Amino acid sequence: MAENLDQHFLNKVFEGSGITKDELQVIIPKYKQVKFNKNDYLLQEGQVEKKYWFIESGFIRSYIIDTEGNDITFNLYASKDVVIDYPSIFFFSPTRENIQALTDCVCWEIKLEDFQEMFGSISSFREQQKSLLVGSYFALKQHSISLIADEAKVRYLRLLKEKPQIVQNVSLKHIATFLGITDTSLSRIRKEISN
Amino acid sequence: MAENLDQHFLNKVFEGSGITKDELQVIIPKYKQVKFNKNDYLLQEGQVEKKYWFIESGFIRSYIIDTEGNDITFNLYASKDVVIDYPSIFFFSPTRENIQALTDCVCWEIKLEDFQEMFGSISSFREQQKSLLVGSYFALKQHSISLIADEAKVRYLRLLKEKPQIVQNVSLKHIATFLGITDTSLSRIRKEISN
DNA sequence: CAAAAATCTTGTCATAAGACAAGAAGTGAA
DNA sequence: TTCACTTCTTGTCTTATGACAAGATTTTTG
Repeated sequence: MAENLDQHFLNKVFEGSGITKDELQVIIPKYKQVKFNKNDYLLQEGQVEKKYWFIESGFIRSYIIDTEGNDITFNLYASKDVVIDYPSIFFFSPTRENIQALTDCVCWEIKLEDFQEMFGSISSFREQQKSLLVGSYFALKQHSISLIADEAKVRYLRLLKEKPQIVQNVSLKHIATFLGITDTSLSRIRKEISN
Repeated sequence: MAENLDQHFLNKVFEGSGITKDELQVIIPKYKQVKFNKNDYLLQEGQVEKKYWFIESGFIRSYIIDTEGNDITFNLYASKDVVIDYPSIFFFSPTRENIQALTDCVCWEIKLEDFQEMFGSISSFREQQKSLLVGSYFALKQHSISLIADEAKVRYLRLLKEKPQIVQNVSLKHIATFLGITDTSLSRIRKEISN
C-alpha cells in the first residue's frame, strides 16, 4: 500500500520511537487530518472533548478570560505540539479554556478511545506518547515556576530559545500575557535585547 | 463490625457522595493510615509514586529547587486535601517535586491499583474522586492564572479566604514563594491589611 | 534554662514593570 | 488606493516589589 503523502508528517512524528512498520499500519489510520482556519475554535469553555490533536502546521493558543475580564493566554502551541485538555481526557470534565487557531492550521486528530486502546496494547506507542505528554506537562509546570522565580526578560529569552517559531509568528499581546507581562513591557524587553 | 474510630475521618470524607454503606465496606479497607513526622518526605524528586494520600490532619508542601537554587513552594496542602503527583499517576513518570510534611501529619494512603480498580467499578466513588481531583487540578490552574493576572495582595487575600488554616499554620517564607513574592513583601502586605 | 537558630518585621533605597497616551507601522478590506 | 483596524513602539510618570540589612520575636535544641 503506497504511503499517503499527507501522512508523511505522522510518519516523522513516530519515527525513531521503536514503533515497527506493522504497528504504524495500525496507528496511523486512527489519525484523521483536520484543517482549521485562522480564528476557528478547537475547543471552547464548557465543552468536554473526547479527542486531541497533533499540530502539523500553524499556531494555536489556549486562553481564559479571568474574573476581571482579562484575556490571558495560557499556552501557545506550534508544529509537533500536542493539544490536549487534561480534565477532559482523564476526568471527562468540561474544559475551562478556549483553544483557538491563531493561523490556518493542519492538525491530526485522534479519538480518546483509540488513543487509550493503543496506549494499552502497543508498548512502543505508549512510550512515545508518554514522553510526549509528560514533556508537555512539565513544560507548563516549568513555565509556572518561571513566573515565580524569573524576571520577565529571562522568561522571554527562554521562550525565544525553546520555541522561536512562536516568538516569530504570534502577536506580542498573546506572548505578553503568556509571559505574565504587558505588551508594552515586552516591546521594551525586545528592544533592550536587540541592543 | 464496629466502625474503627480511626476511620471516622474517612467516613466523613465519603459522606454525602451517594456512596452506600456496602460500598464503604469495600472502599475504606483500601485506605491505610500513615503518620508522618514534621520534615518527613512523602515523596522526593526522581521517585515514581504508586500511591496517593488524603490528609486527615497536619500540613504538607510540595516544592522544587529551581536552576538558581531557589526553593519554591509549588503547592500547600491541609486537612481533607488530596496529595497526588499526576505524572506518577498517569504516566508512571518520576516526579520532579519534593513533598514534605511541615508538621506531624495523619494521612490515609491508597495504592494506585486499588484506586483504579474502584474508580472503574464503583460509580459513586468515581464521581466523588473525580470532583476531588478536578477540584485540585483547577485550584492549581487558577493559582497559576492569578500569578499572571493579580497583584500579590489579591493573591494573598484569595489564599486567606480559601485556605485560612494554611495562612495560620505555614511559615511566611513558604507562603511567600507559593504566592510568588518574597517574605519581606508578604510581611508588608500583611501589615497593610491589618490596618 | 540558656544559647542558637529560625522566623518575622521594619527601614532605606533601587528597579522592574504597569498605566496611560500618542504616534508609527503594518494589515486588510471596500 | 484609501480608510479603518490592529499591532507595535516609545515617552513620561507611578507603583509594586525586590535587595539588603538590622532588630525583634519565636522556636528549637543541647
